[in-house]
Amino acid sequence: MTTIPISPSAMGDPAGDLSECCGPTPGAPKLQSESATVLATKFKALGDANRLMLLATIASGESAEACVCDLTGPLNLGQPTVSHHLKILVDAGFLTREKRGTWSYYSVVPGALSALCADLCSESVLGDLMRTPDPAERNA
Amino acid sequence: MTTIPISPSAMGDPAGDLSECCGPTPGAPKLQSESATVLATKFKALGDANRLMLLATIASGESAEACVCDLTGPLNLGQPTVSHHLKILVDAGFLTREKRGTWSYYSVVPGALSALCADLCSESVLGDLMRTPDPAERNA
DNA sequence: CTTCTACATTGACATACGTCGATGTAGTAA
DNA sequence: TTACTACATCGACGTATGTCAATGTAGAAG
Repeated sequence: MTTIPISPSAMGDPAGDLSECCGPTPGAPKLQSESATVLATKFKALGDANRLMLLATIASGESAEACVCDLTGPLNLGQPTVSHHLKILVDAGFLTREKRGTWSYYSVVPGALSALCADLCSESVLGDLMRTPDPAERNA
Repeated sequence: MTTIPISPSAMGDPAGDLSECCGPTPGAPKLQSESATVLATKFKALGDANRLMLLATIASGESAEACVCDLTGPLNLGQPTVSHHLKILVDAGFLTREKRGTWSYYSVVPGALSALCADLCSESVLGDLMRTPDPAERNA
């Protein structure tokens, strides 16, 4: 690796007066990269229109469960593709799989999405993004 | 295109007794693909650890704004990469850009994330996934 | 046993994504 | 003007992602 980060606070600026760009100097990111990776994985699982429709379709059932053959038709996707997306949603914690006989029934994990929102609210500084229901509050 | 969807309800099953797989028959997905695409775009913008840390870093400033040179150092990313991620976050509606002099100051859009969660709650059937105690008292 | 069904997994492909170096574009300062 | 700074954009590269045809696996029915 020959990547040398720019490191603005370590550049020997010839004149100390014009380097006023960085004022408060946030420094190291408050959100640890480990937590960010976990969060990003969940968001990435939701970052596909077909997966969102899979979630919606499964949740639309009265028992909030569906097998694969229920999902290939409405989404107009092949069976391997649906299985792939379902696996991603299961790995992300949004769905659970239960085999009954020959069929695999997928059901939604009740608090998964709200927990994700709660994580977004509580994850250190990102919580500041969540308050202020209307954009007319923070004058400070 | 030679893709022929399996169409479970249209398969001529030789015996009508073992095709009990599809019970409630969710049918067409309740979440329209248009809304799903918009939602997926926003989730996709959040589906990267570096972009989440960019959001957190910007929000950590007392004025909730930062210029690019503030962000290349802490995230250990090149300046073009940071600009690219910031553009994605701006396009998704999570950040705004304001040019003051030579610098571009990025600030968070106050209600963007909570609006995304609200969309998740209200988007047709996906709201059933959210009915857990905490974060929103969304009355009808 | 064999055969069928429902689903998972594999392999392959095209596309999208993340990253960086190089270059372009404003703005500031002399 | 020239020179420098902060940032955006372009081009390229490697990798990840979405999709499907083909194949594998496990249960049910005969």
